[in-house]
Amino acid sequence: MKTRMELKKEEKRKAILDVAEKIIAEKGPYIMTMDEIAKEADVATGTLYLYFKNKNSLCAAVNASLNKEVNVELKKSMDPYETGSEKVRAAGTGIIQFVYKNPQKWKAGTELYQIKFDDSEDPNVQELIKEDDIGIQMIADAYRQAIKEGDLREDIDPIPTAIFIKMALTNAFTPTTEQKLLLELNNINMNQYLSVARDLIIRSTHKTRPEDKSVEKLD
Amino acid sequence: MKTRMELKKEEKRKAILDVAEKIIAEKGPYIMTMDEIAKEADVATGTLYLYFKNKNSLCAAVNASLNKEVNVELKKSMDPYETGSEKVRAAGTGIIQFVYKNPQKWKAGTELYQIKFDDSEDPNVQELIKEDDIGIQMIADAYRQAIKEGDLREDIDPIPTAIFIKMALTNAFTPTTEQKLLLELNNINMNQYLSVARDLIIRSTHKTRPEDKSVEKLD
Amino acid sequence: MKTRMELKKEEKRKAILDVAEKIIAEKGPYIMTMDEIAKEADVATGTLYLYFKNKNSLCAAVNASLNKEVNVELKKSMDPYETGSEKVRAAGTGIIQFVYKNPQKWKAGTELYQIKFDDSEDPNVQELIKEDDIGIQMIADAYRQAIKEGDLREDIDPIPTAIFIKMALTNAFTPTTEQKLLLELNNINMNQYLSVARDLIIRSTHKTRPEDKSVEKLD
Amino acid sequence: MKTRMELKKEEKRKAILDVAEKIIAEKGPYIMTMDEIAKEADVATGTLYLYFKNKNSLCAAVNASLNKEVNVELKKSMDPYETGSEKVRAAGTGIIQFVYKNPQKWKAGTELYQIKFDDSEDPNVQELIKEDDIGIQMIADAYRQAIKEGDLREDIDPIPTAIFIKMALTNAFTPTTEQKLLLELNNINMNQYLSVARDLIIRSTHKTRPEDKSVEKLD
DNA sequence: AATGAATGAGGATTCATTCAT
DNA sequence: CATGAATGAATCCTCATTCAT
Repeated sequence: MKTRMELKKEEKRKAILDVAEKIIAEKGPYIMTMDEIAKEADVATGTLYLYFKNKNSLCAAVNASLNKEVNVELKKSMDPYETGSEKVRAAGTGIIQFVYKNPQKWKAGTELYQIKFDDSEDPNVQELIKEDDIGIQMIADAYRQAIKEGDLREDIDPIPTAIFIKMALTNAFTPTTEQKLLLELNNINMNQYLSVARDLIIRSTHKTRPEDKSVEKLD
Repeated sequence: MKTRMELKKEEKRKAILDVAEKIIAEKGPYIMTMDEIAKEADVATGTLYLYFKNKNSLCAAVNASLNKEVNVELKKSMDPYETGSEKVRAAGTGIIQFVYKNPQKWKAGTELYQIKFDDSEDPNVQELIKEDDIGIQMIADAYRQAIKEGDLREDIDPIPTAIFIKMALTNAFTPTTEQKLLLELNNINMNQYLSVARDLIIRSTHKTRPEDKSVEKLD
Repeated sequence: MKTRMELKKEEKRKAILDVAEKIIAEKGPYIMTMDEIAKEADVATGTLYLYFKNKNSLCAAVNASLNKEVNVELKKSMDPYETGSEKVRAAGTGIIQFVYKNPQKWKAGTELYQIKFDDSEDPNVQELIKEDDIGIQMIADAYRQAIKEGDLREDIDPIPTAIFIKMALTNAFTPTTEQKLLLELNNINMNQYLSVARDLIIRSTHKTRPEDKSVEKLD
Repeated sequence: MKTRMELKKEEKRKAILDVAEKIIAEKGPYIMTMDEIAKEADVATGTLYLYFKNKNSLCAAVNASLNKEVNVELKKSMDPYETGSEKVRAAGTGIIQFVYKNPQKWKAGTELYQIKFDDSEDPNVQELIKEDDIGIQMIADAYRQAIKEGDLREDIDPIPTAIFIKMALTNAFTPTTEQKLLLELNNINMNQYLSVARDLIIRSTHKTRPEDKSVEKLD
């Protein structure tokens, strides 16, 4: 059991991460400054360095935390189902729901794609990779099961498919400024675009055309 | 007709863009410095500002130029074909070929997603958007034709589909550090991943399962 | 007699000075750039350096030219009068009229007080001093005559008085931003201020109280 | 009560201002660089920006501080006197004394006239205006009292008169390079000039000719 | 553990001046 | 004479990180 002290530490760390996540979502990790985080988190600048060895590591921690939350949601969505096919669909739905419930978190997640996490000694980077892999494995497992159950094409390679699909979802749900301009230019609203994207992603792995009704309407 | 002077200016502008593109591909636009560009392009720092009003605009120009090159390749790939379905396939193949022939350019393109091009007065930003849209329209046109010819599902919305597909291709072909680590972790090599990605993208819009043979082998 | 060529040179020099004067009046000599002058004067940057050896010298030339114009006006105002006292008054009136007719020139003149003209080798600096002195001597002569004629206090030292009065006029007629704010803060309009200033300046040298009517109303 | 830390901060701020004031007096605010201030004040460049948001604001702070010091001296000079007329005279004497005791400060004050303090949000600019107004009000009050007591012409408008007189004093006591050259050219030494200037200023507002003895000899 | 003042290298941008054409 | 592209030193300001208290 953790001492009160340790709990407090944990809480402060969490508070810092929350603030950083918010700022990253707002303006991206490059523009975010350490002073800004400190001020909003109501701690001294130096304190940040008691919890994170540098800015890059802090960003890795934010990213890891986001991945963990997505994984929890993913698990919650998939667990109730039995068949692989259902689990696959539930995975997509789970992520979509996560995006809709936590747009800021999702935005932060994509903004963080800019950062190179190459310090493989850093525990936060390791944590990030670990969580990332957990999510991928959950999806890949569902694919494997679905293939075995004959509901998905046999030639699907579970891991790279999971990686690609997760990436596609991630990027579909937080379009870049450029993409937004293109959509505007062509008079397409965001929901229309997202609906198309979801559809395409689902189709890409399924054997038969999915019933559109099986995925709930976006807001 | 252009004077010798103007030609020379054009060349120098191109030289600067080439250097910038290379550096962006290597380390991303944020880490790239103006002094670095100047030194590698063998001009004075101030000279850069004769050709580009600021760093952001220079990046927009690099991006616009990349888009233009992709569009040229895209057109070259699609033009020989008659049917929409063939054109759609050719579009994918064209982009894939571009990526394989110009990995640096492709890398630069994805790194540039980090930058916010929000100065809509900037001619380079306008050019960027314009080229972006040209590419999207080419692909969307192919979709429209294929739908009319009955080779693609009728419920496909050409523009958002084109936007999504282009994004998916872009991101598939330049995986983030994180994605690379995940692939490594799971003993999957890059070509395997790319092949899967291409496959999924193609499937997402097609009515029937495409013959795998119809797409030439990667590298 | 000057050749056509020389005339043209003279004209171009004048054109450059006019542009510089305008810009100096608008934003001061420090903010004015050589490129700006060249562009507005419709010549190449390098051309400026055919006429003026550097920016400082160009500013000196503008200043000299302004002084010369003031001197012409001063002479025109004073010449018609016979007595020293009248000439003194006419000097003040002359300057005031110059200010009202050429606010831009006057503004430029005060902005130029910021610059240190310490290159005594520079012909334009020499010209500037010369013209400055001509003006001072005209006013000082009038003081001398007025004293001799018993209309001004005998203890007035003509040269320093002339210098001081000219400075006081100069500064009174182009208040600094700070002074303007103070006037605003105290609900005093500019004309009211200028009227007071003129009054004080006149009183400072006169034996008897001047009739206010003797100086024409400010617009 | 202020903590030790706050006191120290106050001192460092003062130290920076002192250095800046000295450099401004020596070469003017435009030529002064932030790095120069930092080096002479023995702090890092970045430290300057902990105390002042930018160079313009730092200059405003120097100016405000100078105004405050002048006001203190002004008050000390005027307070001992009872009548308005005496106070008016004391104001002039006070300023003159300030100039003689603090030539560097005075010089800095006039050099700062070059700068446009137009950021009215800046607290230092606000402070500057406030102090400026305090000084003007002190002098204007003395004028009002003197008029009421019948010692000054009734038609004197206190505020604009105070503004003009303060300006005239300021400029008289820090002649421009140009004025110095003119004085030299005419073999007039600085003290002679200043004495004349002071005399003229006093005369400009007084009903009767002032006894020359009433103002103490300069240095 | 916590603070927050201090650091200083580094980056974008400007602009007077030059010089090849 | 005229051009205007090119120069590059100089300047302001930022911000991740450190360290004395």
